[in-house]
Amino acid sequence: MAESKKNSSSTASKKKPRKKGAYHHGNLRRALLDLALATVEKEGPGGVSLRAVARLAGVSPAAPYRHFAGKEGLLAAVAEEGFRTLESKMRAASEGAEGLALAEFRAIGSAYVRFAAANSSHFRVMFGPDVSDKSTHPSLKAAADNTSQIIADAIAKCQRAGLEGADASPERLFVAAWATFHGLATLIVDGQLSNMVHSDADLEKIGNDVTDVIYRGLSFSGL
Amino acid sequence: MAESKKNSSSTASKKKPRKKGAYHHGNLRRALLDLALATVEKEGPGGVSLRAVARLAGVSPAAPYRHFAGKEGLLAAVAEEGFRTLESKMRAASEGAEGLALAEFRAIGSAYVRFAAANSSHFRVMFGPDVSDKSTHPSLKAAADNTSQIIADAIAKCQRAGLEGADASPERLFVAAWATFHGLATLIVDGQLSNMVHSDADLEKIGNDVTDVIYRGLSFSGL
DNA sequence: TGTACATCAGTGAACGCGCGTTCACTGATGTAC
DNA sequence: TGTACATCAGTGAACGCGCGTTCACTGATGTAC
Repeated sequence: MAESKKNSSSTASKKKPRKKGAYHHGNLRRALLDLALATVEKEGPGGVSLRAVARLAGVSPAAPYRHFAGKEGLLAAVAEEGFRTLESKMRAASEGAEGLALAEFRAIGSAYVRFAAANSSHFRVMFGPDVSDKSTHPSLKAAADNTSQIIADAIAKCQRAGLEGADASPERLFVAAWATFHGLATLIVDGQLSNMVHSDADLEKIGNDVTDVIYRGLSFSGL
Repeated sequence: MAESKKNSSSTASKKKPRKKGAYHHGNLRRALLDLALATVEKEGPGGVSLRAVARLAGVSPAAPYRHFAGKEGLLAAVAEEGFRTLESKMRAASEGAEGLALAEFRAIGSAYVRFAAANSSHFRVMFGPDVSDKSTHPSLKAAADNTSQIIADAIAKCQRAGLEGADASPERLFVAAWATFHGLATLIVDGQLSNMVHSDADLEKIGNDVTDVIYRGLSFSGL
């Protein structure tokens, strides 16, 4: 459930090795993103302050303004990064299903839930109220739209595969599916299942259970 | 989707009519709760400040301390009120189903989603990160537990009614069901379905769709 | 290879602000006699 | 019915704090010649 730290210093030193304590940080942008995520993990998205993040990075309060348009810019960048990661995970999962519509759908849902569990800080910023007005951040909006399009596409594919029925509009199926994935993800991220999920295996199992229910619900509901 | 204001002044004047501009407010506690809810509606739970709420109530910054143990106490009270309301709505819905296990389950899910849409501010505080540590607020914890117990009971009843199967534990069904209800509720409250839900009728329809999917998914999944 | 210089990423002090909470206090209320 | 008094719900000033953002600045970097 913890946010991984894969990006922080390795990426920084890959391009240009720099001395410690140098005037220039080397990769302040990435460091600020990582520290923001760490703060979200500890205190929630509301606990993020630009000054505190700068302090943690060992940098003056004004330094972040070289990389982000203020506090909301930082959070928007975190959210955007999250959407991009989620998108690529879902695409990968979808491709692993070898073109079978329902299997694809299942894989996508499972990836969504796994992403939330493994990147809970990203997830909370992505869907939290702190960058709610996505229209002020066009590239964030685009990333979010791309992501939800994947689910919509998977549903449409199921329908094309001959599973559609009388009163089933793609939108309504989309909502049903998304609500389920998102609901489970939210419960996990908020720790409300902590008494039921103790290991990654438990997580996988619950994810599969829930995906199965919605999967069968869709298959049998006359679609 | 707006929070109702049924409580504010009518309740205040019911017990004891008081002059306007009186030194004593009359029902400051209720007024503070309502103003907190109004603030949540406008700016989200993070936007609530004790001073601002007091200001809106026309009262000094210290006055709220007569009624709540600080800011978190106010938010905890809001959350608790929400859980109590939700609980009673779900009970009422459940009783309307005349004892039929699956119908009861369906009614409860629908009530959950309708509550979220009609009381979005309560909902956001109830499940937001601002009063996350429920253990410091025992009566809040109790109210929350009572509420989720209703869903668990409904599931258990479905199982007793002969719908259980090989590998279906009550916990896992509970999670699947709750995730779905909660997911839809969350999407609605966060306004992420605003392009699909334009009226109460739409809302009702989507709620039923989703409940149907999970309902059939549970019935047919070999339980 | 050496040097002048433009560019860039940082500094650190300062601004005004609203916040949560505390304190000693005072005005209103209602009850006991 | 009238009055003394305890209780309660407010006041308003003050505290220390951390915040987001701005500003003129300076040290490091890398490129053109």
